[in-house]
Amino acid sequence: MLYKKSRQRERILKLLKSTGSHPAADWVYEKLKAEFPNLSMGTVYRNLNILSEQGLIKKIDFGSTYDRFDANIKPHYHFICEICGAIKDLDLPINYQLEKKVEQNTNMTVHKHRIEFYGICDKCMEKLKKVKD
Amino acid sequence: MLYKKSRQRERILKLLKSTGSHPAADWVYEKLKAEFPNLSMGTVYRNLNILSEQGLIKKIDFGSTYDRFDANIKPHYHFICEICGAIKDLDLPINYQLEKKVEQNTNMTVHKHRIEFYGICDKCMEKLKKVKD
DNA sequence: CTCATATTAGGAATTGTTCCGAATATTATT
DNA sequence: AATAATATTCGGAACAATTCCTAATATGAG
Repeated sequence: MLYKKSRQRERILKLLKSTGSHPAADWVYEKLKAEFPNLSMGTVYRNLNILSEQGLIKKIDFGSTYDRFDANIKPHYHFICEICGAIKDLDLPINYQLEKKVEQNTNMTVHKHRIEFYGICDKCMEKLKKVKD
Repeated sequence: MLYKKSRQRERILKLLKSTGSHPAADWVYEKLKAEFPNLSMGTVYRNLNILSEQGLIKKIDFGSTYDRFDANIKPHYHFICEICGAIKDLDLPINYQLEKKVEQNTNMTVHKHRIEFYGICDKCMEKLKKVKD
């Protein structure tokens, strides 16, 4: 898809660059409503996604849109397959040193952390190899 | 709140323990519909949240329900305040070693990873201290 | 200037989740 | 075993974030 420029998209990008607050779509909408009285949420969402696709901004997308539940309640990290969406538990040791590092570098108190690795799982990799043949 | 036991909740827990697939509510509903013909999604959600509150399962909650957008496109980790919800960029170095470790321990190909630290930000900590006085 | 097409506003539709109310199940007490 | 108190259930309505649809408008290339 070829993108033409649009005033709305340019303003959204500029606005995002001016803040470090990781806003949601709705904040962007509120901020620009005065400037574009007819602005619609559809426009905001579409442009945020386009900017993100262009690599000009990052969407902190929480992966899937629905909550996932896990009966494994001991702390562990996750691997998420970018193709099939499977979530696997990893048994890497939990690195509590990281939390200390953050506390040393900032004024924050850290209670916990989570790590997710993204990539391609073994099954999907197999399938990809077969396709190439 | 005092919990009474319920057949539905017990089955949901047992089902979750039997799988490592981190299912969503909807999968649980499908699996148990045959056994409880009148099962409703409300029941599934309520019980998943109760079990999670009881610490019997974990909800992989993606924090907030809406997407957040960030114009800082160079790789970085996040700190999320559990009280005010603020998201702050950290400037810890990115630890690519972690990705290698996962690849060594599994059959997965890793493309990227993300880390989020949860805790209390400096501003909220100040407020808490004032309340104690 | 013209044409092809990307973008817009506005609202409807979708999706994941929660909420509500009346009926039922569970538990403690008699 | 009967009673009372209250947690739980179903079913559907409500909700909130996001996407989709359509006709009108803006943009850019030739």
